[in-house]
Amino acid sequence: MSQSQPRPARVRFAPSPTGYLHIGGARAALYNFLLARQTGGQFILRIEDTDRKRFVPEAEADFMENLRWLGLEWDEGPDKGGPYGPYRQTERAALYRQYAEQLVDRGHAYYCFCTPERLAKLREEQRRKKLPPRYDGHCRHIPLEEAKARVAAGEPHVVRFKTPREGSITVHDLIRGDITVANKDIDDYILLKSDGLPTYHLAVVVDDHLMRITHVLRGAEWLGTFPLHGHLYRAFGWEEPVWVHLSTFLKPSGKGKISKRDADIFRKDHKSVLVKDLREFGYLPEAVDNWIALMGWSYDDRTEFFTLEDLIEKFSLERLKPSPAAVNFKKLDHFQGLHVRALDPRDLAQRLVPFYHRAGYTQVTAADLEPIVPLIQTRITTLDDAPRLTGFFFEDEVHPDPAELVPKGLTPAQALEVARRALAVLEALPDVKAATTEPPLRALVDELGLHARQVFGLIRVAVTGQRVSPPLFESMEVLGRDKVLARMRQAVALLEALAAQDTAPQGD
RNA sequence: GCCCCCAUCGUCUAGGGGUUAGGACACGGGCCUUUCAAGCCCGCGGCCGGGGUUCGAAUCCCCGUGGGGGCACCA
Repeated sequence: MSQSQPRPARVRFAPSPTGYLHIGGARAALYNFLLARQTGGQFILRIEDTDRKRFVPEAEADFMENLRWLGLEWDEGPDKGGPYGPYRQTERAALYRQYAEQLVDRGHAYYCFCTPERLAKLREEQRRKKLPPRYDGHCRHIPLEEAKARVAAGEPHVVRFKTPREGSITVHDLIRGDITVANKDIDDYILLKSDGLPTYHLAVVVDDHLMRITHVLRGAEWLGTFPLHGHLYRAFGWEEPVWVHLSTFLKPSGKGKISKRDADIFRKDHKSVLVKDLREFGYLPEAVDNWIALMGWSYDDRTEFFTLEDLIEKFSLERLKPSPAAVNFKKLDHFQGLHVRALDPRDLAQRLVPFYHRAGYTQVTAADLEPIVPLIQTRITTLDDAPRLTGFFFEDEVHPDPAELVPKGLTPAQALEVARRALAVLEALPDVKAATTEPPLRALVDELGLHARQVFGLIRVAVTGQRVSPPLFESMEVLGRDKVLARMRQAVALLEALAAQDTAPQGD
């Protein structure tokens, strides 16, 4: 055990159900999860669904499904409950109103009756005057009794934070240090919307406090309102968690953030920033975890391969980096390769099954794939490469391009002769085990005075229908004698036709 | 327009007052080789700019510049 005994961390991933889990969210979830597991604490899933306009019904299920796929199981959440529930903010609505009123009563917040129209006009004016858009405090000084009466009378209203007009506030981010902002630059943010639901600012502070969150690891997009959150904690008199703002992800060029447009372009290229896509494209969760873990965090100056277990052991907040990181899909492919090769072949065979089914090989089982896996484990990147590379094993027949049966430097007639000789060698053998077929076929190469690549290349195309395939002798062994011989005979026939056509008198 | 954050090879990063500035991906070359991979070896390539502090700055400070985020009854 390590000599320092960190206190158990209670951390959370708190997505808004307005879209699908993307790598930015997944990374935040991963780091939170790692901290919880490393310290023996709890990892909480909380759904921040207070924006009813942008609500996407299937989003919550997507988060849960893909978080689990990544191996990031939570201890408390909407589906499994816990001592600090409920874990969906819309189910906690009454709570926020109560805390908002508490702030009003203590003079830290006020009711505001301004209409959206008035606010729009105000902002327009400020934009014209090149002033920062900010609430003008119109309702800030309405006597509390009067305001309460209007609220009681049912007048539409919101609750705003009464940001101090003077002075400044200093908040602390673990990896950035102190951040000081003048209060005049902080707006009177809305805490409670007219629909009675809280904004992020109120909800996050109330929930993190009530749920005893010890560390907040969230995206850097919250840096701007971080000072407001500091004010809220102080107004409530609550102890703040440790704050860490995670660096943002940039597009692969490093120039600019990833737009919706960029995301669509990635998908055309079999890449994506959505976890569900990566899963569908045949990436391993191990590879995705490894990849995102290293965008904004490092262990040392050389170690890059990590399993989730490794990460739980080695993760540390101190080694988080504050600077933005460009996503690099080539690096994802690299990690994918490392993890594919690290997999137990039988495990890989099982994971491959759904990809064969999807490719149309619906009868394929893990047992069928076990002899094939060793032939392709170093040759595939994403899992859906496998059926493309090895579909010929499961086809009744293959359809080689006759031209590809002719090795470089040979005429069709010469190729035909090679095919006949190779077929004769194979027919004379008792089986097509690699150890059986390789020596006599190599002998044939010598006898014919050709290069191995010429003869084996011809057989490869004949037997697999492809110019690129797994190693020839092992492939023939898996294919079996009947299919090997049938396909060789087919190749001979194809070459006979080609040779005949080749030697036929040419029209002028 | 205002506020905040960030800055080492193309990209992810290590390091950090005196180093041949280290690793990885990508890229180029070689080895291996029945194709394609994998593996191994070699190479290319970097401290954003300007001031200051200092015997000495890539490292500390300031100012620029560049990039990012925010300035909603969205999160």
